[in-house]
Amino acid sequence: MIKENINTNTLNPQQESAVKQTEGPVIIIAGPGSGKTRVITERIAHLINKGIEPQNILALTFTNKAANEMKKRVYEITNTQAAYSVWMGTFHSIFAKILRKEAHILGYDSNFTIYDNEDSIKIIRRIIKDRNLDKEQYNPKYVFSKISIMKNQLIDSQKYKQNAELIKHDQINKREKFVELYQEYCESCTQSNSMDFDDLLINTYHLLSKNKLILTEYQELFKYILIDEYQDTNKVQDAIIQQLGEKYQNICIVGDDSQSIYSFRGANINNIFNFKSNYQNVKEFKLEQNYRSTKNIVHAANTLINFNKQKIEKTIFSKNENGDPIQLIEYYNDRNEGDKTAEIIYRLICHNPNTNHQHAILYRNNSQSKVIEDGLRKRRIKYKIYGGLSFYQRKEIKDIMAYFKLIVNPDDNESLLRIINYPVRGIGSTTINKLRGKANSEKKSIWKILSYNNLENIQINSGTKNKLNIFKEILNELFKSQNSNIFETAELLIEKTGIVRKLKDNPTDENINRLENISELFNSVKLFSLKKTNNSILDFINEVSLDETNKETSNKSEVSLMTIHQSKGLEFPYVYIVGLENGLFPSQRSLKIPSGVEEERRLLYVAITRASKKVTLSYSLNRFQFGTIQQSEKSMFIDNIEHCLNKEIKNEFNQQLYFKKPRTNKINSQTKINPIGLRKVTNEKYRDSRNLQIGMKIKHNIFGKGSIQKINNSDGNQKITVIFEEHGLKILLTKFAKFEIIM
DNA sequence: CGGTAGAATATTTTT
DNA sequence: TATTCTACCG
Repeated sequence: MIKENINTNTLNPQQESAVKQTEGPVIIIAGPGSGKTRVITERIAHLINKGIEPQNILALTFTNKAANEMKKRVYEITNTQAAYSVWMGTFHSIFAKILRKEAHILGYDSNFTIYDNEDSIKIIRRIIKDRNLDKEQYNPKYVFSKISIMKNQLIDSQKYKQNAELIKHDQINKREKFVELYQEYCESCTQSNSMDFDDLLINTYHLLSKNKLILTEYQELFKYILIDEYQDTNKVQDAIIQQLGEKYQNICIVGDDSQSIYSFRGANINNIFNFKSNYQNVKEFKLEQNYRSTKNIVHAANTLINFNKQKIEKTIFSKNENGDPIQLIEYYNDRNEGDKTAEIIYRLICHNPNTNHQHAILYRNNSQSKVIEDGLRKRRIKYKIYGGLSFYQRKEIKDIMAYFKLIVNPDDNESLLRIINYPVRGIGSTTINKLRGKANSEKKSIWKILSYNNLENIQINSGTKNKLNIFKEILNELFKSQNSNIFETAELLIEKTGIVRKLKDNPTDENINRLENISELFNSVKLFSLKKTNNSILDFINEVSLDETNKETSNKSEVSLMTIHQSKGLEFPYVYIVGLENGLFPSQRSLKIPSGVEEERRLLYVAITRASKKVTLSYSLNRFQFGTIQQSEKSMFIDNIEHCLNKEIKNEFNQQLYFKKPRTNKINSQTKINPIGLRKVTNEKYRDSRNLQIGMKIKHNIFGKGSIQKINNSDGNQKITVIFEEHGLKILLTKFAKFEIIM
């Protein structure tokens, strides 16, 4: 991966005036490869050099990674440590910081938990299940994304109820309960003293709109505001910027409407279109020179994007050489496509060893990577896949993080439910539902029910109460240690819960992998604990919840594989865009949404403009998808740029590839089945009521006839050792085994 | 309560 | 195909 690289040391006239125009509202339309990052960092540096206090500057970015890189660059330009005092980060991380400080005003405790999407969907799934609603009409993922979109448009459940159009729409679609789910979900979050990602935005909005004093305080603090990637902001984000910038109007937005590709998560391209009419005396700057790509690439990109009706007029141009034309290749099927793409790269790498990193293969869907990987692996080409599950989204990591979250905020029901029976301690769904019911009816958190009520008014048998008490004791010990060093707390956690021990006891490949991940987590906890300041558990959770900085950039030379969304902001000499087929790119779903195709076209625009030297496009006539082979036709976008292309057809039927079974790179991921008699023992007391005696003859439903040799009641779970006539010696748990006494 | 088999389902993704 | 969820049985 090569970072944006500007050829000249001086700014061009447009760039320079964009940097120098520090006062008043400014819009910078920055085409691909136009030196956008440079302009932003120079601008911040310029403000600091002019004497503006760094802490009076707010700079919002799309990712934390971008923020960190920019901080470093500003530091390098200004050469003063003060550069790090600039408020630079994502909307979410900056606002979380503010909300922790002001939480009490909104009725939260400052130790509130931040829920990620997985948490949110789990909560919604539970609500839907409690209400016994039809899964067809109420798909948890769908409900969540709709709630998210509503929140981002500042439509809360009350406003939703009053909106006749929305209600009518739900009735037509038989989703009239949606608004209730919406409300219950929000209540559930507040009840848990938790915010989801959207809440971080809307709560900031409410904080500022309901409190004049606070609004003024932050308006005074953030005298200069700068926002990157404005085309991908949503309505709340736009509204907050208006609130904060109202007084001084020193708002500088940077973006490119042609690169708006996140509408599916609420981004509103109109924010950038309407900026000029929302403010007075807006100074507009267009960065139209592309320093990155060849003339041919820029021309193709321009040709393509001109098919979109909705856009800000601009002429992107390049002064670089013409370069190669855009290559288009037709393949017989997706396996051929993957294989031959790898072949093309292989040939180039043979000529120029260690240039893997100059190549990137971009696709629409993650699932497309598999066939490409096969082709690369076959030729032993080193590659790296971006995306997939991030470290902190792994189950075992989230489980441990749930303990941490609970230590800081015991009211966090979601985290409690996640680990109340992890590791398995015999607390099942019946008990959990009883606790949840009680918590709901008393409007208290589950932890409060567990700790204050002492389980007196709940119908739970004494065995289960014991188990709950064990759980309570573990947590209470962890609470006591919460002010000590986070690493010590982590060690205590492992010791008390036995998480690691249980994994070690059952060392399947999967569990070994989990143990490795846990030890990696412990490494970062250890490192974190060595920090001098801000090294509390809450700080750690904060960093993990909002920071995906764990995407290691290796210095090995590897071919990059990623979705186009992930390629945003990156640059590579050679870019291969695969799977240009209708229904895949543009996606099936986009065809049904108005303006959906325009967004897909912008997506291809982003993909093409990642390349500096050469773009290779390809499509397949047949594609293996969802377990079947489907015929496909070339993408409509290919027609858009017809005359920019150099076409090639490689669609011969390659039998060898066609019939080859796809390789899976998973090693024995199935969990091993425990042989009968070695089942894990729960600590609930159980004894067969039939008064078993040594020497009794029994008949088992599977093993047949046998006689009892030994009876063991020692750990509460009655076990019997039996010699069967046909099957030999077995140890059975009488709780589970099906048998009758015959003598 | 816990594990397993078999059914259901299937963009893009950062926070 | 691959993953995730549910229902069932010991």
